Amino acid sequence: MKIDPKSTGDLSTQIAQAIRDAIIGGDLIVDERLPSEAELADQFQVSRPTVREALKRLAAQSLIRTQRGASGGAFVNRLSFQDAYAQQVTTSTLLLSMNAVKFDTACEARYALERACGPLSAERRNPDHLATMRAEIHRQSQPGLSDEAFCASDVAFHRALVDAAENPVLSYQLAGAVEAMQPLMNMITFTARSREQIVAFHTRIADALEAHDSAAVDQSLRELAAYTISLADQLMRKRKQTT
Amino acid sequence: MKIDPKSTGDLSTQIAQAIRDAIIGGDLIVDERLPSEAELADQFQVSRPTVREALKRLAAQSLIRTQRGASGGAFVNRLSFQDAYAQQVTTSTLLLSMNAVKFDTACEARYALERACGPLSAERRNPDHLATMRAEIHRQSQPGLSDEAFCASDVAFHRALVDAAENPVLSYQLAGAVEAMQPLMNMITFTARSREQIVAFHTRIADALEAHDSAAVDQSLRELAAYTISLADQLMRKRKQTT
DNA sequence: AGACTTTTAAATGTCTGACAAATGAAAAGT
DNA sequence: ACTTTTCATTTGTCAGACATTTAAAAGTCT
Repeated sequence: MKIDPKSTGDLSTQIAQAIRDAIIGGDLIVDERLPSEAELADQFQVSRPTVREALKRLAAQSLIRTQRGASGGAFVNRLSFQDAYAQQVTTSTLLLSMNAVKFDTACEARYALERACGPLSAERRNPDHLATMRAEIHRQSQPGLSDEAFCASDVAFHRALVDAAENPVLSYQLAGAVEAMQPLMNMITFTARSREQIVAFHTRIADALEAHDSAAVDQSLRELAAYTISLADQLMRKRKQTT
Repeated sequence: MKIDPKSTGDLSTQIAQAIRDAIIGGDLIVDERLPSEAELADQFQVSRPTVREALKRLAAQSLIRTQRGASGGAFVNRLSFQDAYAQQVTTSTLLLSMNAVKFDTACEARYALERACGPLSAERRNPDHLATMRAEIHRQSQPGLSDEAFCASDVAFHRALVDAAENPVLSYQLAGAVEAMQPLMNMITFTARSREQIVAFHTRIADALEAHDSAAVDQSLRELAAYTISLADQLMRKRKQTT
């Protein structure tokens, strides 16, 4: 594990990269303890603060975890689906909020991805998934629900739909797409969206899943996507009239 | 921008989170300059190394960039699709390599996602996309190509297929799935995979895209997925016999 | 001998102070 | 007016120190 002397950038960047490469390359395995900060400083011929900056970079990516005390240190972290999921949601949210992505584009991407797991979900959904979806539908039907809670329930419903595909990789990939879209969705939720309409769509989807009817799931998702986009269009036109 | 005094964890973690929240919450906008390290240290009542560790955490997530010299400092970074893409590939690769994901699961996820953008790609593909795909097919047909180069070309082909959907959000989401799968794919590439077969599949896909034939694209991708999984099965059986 | 308490050593977390290097802007010189 | 020099600001890096946490070792009592 060595740093390239002619490499560019800060020392802490180079050291972080060297350790990252060692982890990805399998030279450091999960739960293995890294040398102590003092040893790393010796090894890389830098000071301890520099080593620490490198370690913090890795910690920010959940590649390592640190523990204080005797027999403590930095350990290679097993990246869990949950960690990866959280990172993806953060990244996707920032990406969408900072790059003025058109609503149509985001919406199209989201429903295209969601429809990708429709057939699998229709095949593999189990009673637990159905129960979760029914529960969320019931919650969405309650009149006293706040807009934020309705949105959260909406996300939970679609999450259950994705999870029903029983494919953790798919769930992970879609998590960011579905959850990062929530802020964008809010834009229209608080104005035009009809809760009855959404609940009706969700009920159709749940029914189709229960019946293992893949085509019906796909059709419902298509229509839900179309409905969502039409709402956004309406809003756009209304805004143009106002200004 | 303040840290919660009763919050848990390291100071650098808390400070990083406070700044992250400020960025996500819109209190710090893109390209805005953060206070200097000395000022942040004053503000949060910590030392400069602690502030620096927090900033390195954020830099690791591409949330900020730093510049030395007068009128330098840390600036809020516009998270580009490219940055997000790179992060996703890293995360996905680690996730798959550390969690013993079954090949079938990963493969299923990959092709389900890829098929999701098939109809869009069939509709919107332009001559550039087709040219890229034809070029990669041509490269894959050359006898002298190394296994690594064949794999890279394979990834480039599928990347072009995804990009043809002309939806950057979709491209970003799929990038991780396609590229992170490469190491897993290599597992079978170097043994059982028939290049002629793969090239034939790719040609069929490119032809279908050129003809705007969405159904044919989907069918080709289905068969390619089935072929890939069958190869993995073969390999598994062979391994069982050996041991 | 075994269970409990105390001590100790190792490691991370944090601080202070300092210097090096880069860089843009102001000041000086032509 | 233009070029060069100087300078202040800011990040990058270093050295050394102390605080805090933690597990293991040593000691002590029953």
